[in-house]
Formats: sequence, C-alpha cells, structure tokens
Amino acid sequence: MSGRRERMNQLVARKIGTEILKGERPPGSGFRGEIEEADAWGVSRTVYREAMRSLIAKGLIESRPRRGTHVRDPHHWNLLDLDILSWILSDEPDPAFSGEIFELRAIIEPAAAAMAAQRRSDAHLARMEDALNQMERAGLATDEGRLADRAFHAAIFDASGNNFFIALSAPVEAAVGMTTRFKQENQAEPRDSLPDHQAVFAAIAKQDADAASRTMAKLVTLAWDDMRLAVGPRD
Amino acid sequence: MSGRRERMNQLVARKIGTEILKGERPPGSGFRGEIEEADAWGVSRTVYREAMRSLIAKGLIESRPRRGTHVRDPHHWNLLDLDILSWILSDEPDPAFSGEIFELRAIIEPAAAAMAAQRRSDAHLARMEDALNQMERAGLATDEGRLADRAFHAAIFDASGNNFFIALSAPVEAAVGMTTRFKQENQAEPRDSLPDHQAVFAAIAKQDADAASRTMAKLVTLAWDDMRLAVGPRD
DNA sequence: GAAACCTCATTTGTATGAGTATATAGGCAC
DNA sequence: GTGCCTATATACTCATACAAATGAGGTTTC
Repeated sequence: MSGRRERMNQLVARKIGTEILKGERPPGSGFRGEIEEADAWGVSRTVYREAMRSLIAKGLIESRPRRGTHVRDPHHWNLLDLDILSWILSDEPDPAFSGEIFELRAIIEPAAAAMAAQRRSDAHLARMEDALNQMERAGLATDEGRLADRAFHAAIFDASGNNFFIALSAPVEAAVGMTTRFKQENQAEPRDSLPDHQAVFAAIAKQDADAASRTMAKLVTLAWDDMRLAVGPRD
Repeated sequence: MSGRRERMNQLVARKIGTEILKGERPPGSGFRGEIEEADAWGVSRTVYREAMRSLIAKGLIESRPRRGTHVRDPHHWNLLDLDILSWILSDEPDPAFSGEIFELRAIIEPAAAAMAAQRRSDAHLARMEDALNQMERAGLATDEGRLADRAFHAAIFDASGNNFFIALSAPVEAAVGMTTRFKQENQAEPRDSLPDHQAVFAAIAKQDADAASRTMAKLVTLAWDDMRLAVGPRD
C-alpha cells in the first residue's frame, strides 16, 4: 500500500495508540517510566518519546513530570484524526461505529451540498463533472471508480467554502470508505448509485440549495441502507 | 491562566504552528535542516524534533529523509484540533472565521439536540438541569455562568450518544467561546439567552426530537445574530 | 543512445548517556 | 491541623554519534 516503510516512532505510536483505542489501556491507566517502557518496546528513549509526543498531540495521552504518563479521558480524543480512524478500524469494522459515522454523514453532507449550491465556482462544478464521468467510466467496483466517488464528495465540501466542513471532509469520507469497502466485495450486485450522484450534481449546477440538500440526503440514506443490508440485518 | 509552565517543545510547536496558520510559512514551503533550525530556535535537536513530531501529528507538516520538511496543503490540517484553534485565534478573532464556526454550529447542534431528545438518560437530563440552574444563578456575565453554558451544550452532545458528535463538541464550543468572549465584554446589555436554553431543555426532557432541533436552531441563530451585531454590521 | 545500475551526498531517523526542571509525598516546625 | 521544607521520582532537555533512506548524477551495459 504505502510505499515508504514505516518508521520506528510511527510504529510505536500506532501500536500504543491502537492499544488505547481498543480499550486495552483504559482511560486513567498509566505507563511505566520512559526507560523501562522504551526498553520493553525495544527502542531508544528518543523513539519512544517521539511516539508519545504524537499521541499527546492527538489527545490520547498526557504526561507531566513526577506524575507520569496517563491515558486521557475519551472526551479529549481527537476522533476525527485520520490516523486514529485507521487505528480504530484496523481489524474488523465495528457496526456501531459505522452507524455513527453514517449518522454524522447524514447531517454534514446535505448541509455541505446546500452551501455548495450557493457558492460553487465553475471550477468546482468542473471537478464534480470530471469525477462523475470517471465514476461512470470505471464503475464503483474498481478502485479507480471509488476514488472518483471520493473526489466528487470532496469537491462538494470544497465548494461549500467553509473551512470546517472542508476539514471534516477527509476523515468522514475516509471512514465511510473504510467501513464500506468490504461491502462492495461481499454484495453480489451493488445498487447503482450513479443516478443519485447525478441528481446532486444537477441541483448544485442549478444553484438550487434546497434540492441539493434533499438529493444528497437521499443519497446518503440509500448508501446507509445498503450498508446495513450488507453487514447483515441486526435490528 | 494555565498554571503549569509551558515546556520548550510545546513552545516551539506553538510558535511554528502559529507561523504556519498565519500564512507566514505557506503550504509547500520547506524548513532548513534540523541542526540549523534547532540552532535558530535556541533549542536542542531533540526538542525541535519533538515539536515537529507534534505538528506532523496535527497534519500541518510532513518530513522525509533527504527531501526535508515541508508545510502540507491546508486540506490536511486538523482544523478542529483544540491547539490549532487556539493558535488561529491567538491574537484577534477573525470575523470570517467566526462566521464559519457558527455555520458549522448551526448544522451540528440542532442535530445533536434531536438525537439527545431520543436517547438521553436521566443522568444526562440532570446534568443539563444543573447547568441551567448554574447559568441562572451566576449569569452569563460571569466566567462561572459561561462555564455552565458550555456544560449545558456539552451534556447535550454527550446525550446524543454519537461519539463523533461528542468529539466535535469540545472544539466547536471552545471556538464559539473564544469568538464570543469579547462580545460579552463589549455589548452593554446582552440579550438574556436563558429562556432559549430552557426551551431546548424542555424539548429534550419531553423526548420531542423535532422540538429539540427547532429550539436549538433558534438558539444558535439568535446567538449568531448577537455576534454579528457586536462585531459590527458588515453586510 | 537508452536503460539499468551503482555511488555518493544530504537529510531525517535512531541510539545513548548525562544532566535539569518540576511536581508530588512525606516529614518537620509551628 | 497548617504551613513550610526537603527528598525523590519522573518527565524534560542537551550533546554527540551513528544508521537509514532517498534523490541526483555518473557509469556501465546492451
């Protein structure tokens, strides 16, 4: 996948971060001293400290002289960080988790689409159209097609003009992609979502904010339904 | 304010991070080598590297052997990180920025309130009530009252039961607090927002999701109006 | 002449050992 | 008990050395 080999400090950060997110290191629990801990991981204190520095920056832990290093309350975790998301979804996709991400998406994306309808430039529109064409050409069964799908949604977020929505774009779409990737593999004949996308595009092109919101809400809802169907009926 | 003295690595991270966010170090621009840069900041290479490790974790920069260290595209910046928010708002509150944060809030909070109405426990409700009483007793002119205000909104986010909304709570409320703090100081007779809060509370208590959404939307809109009025009419 | 390969220099990454700063706990005087 | 002091554990900072990665440019090979 990623061509460059992972560095030691990243590896340790990922390992410890994953332990925290999986609950193996509960909030409030402490770490041993740096020398001891670094030794246990088979790395130098330099590497161990840089790894911890990353986790501190993501809100997972905090450390103070004399008190030691402790896992912070989940309330402080930067859940929308891309690394943290990938650490959470490292093994199997949790159904509860994907439900929550879709719930967020169902709120964010229609609003972003409405804003995009009002503020989009021609350049934004062109990006969306390119993405749609790419989706049609490649199909959603291919990596290329899914990439185009993400590009379409990213273009909408960008067109919203709101930097916070833009910042939300990457983690939300990434999480959705991660939780639905296996869906495409399992589902025999996935529903064709291209018409839904085209309806959103048309609304944004017409600068019809209301229609953009409605069509996007429908798109997300349908995707959500597909997801639930693929993951197996539970409720 | 914060009792503990800031460590060197945090200080350097804050300084450089602020330079990036203020545009003094544009995306794509590179840093000098570690030895040279650390020397310029008057710290050891260890401290400089740990500072950079924090900025990497927040998505502001990236570094690779031989290529050096560069500012990443704003698209990758973790804008909802509490540190980054405080760095952005370090000197004067930008009106465009506060407009965007209110725009996000106007989307997120009504949805959170609706979800809270459906899922809140009695404990959540008690927290909201306590916060309301505290607001009434202390008044929004005091730090204590504003703290209670934040607690009220935080309780709603928690009651939503969605971890992503909970994760959004802290940065959104913090940013709102930062941009509106000076409003309370400047505005001679700020509007009493307590009734708006009580209406939201009543709707959540009744488990009326629709009313919760509507009352919260109203609350945010009114706060937004106040904000625009205080910051001076622009449009 | 083009392509694969190799060498080298530059930059970040890792290791180690020493010393400093800071906050907690416990003792001591009052 | 209350306030102050001291000891100590822990993270923080420093300096130096070496290792690994990578991009550039030259070299061989066909």
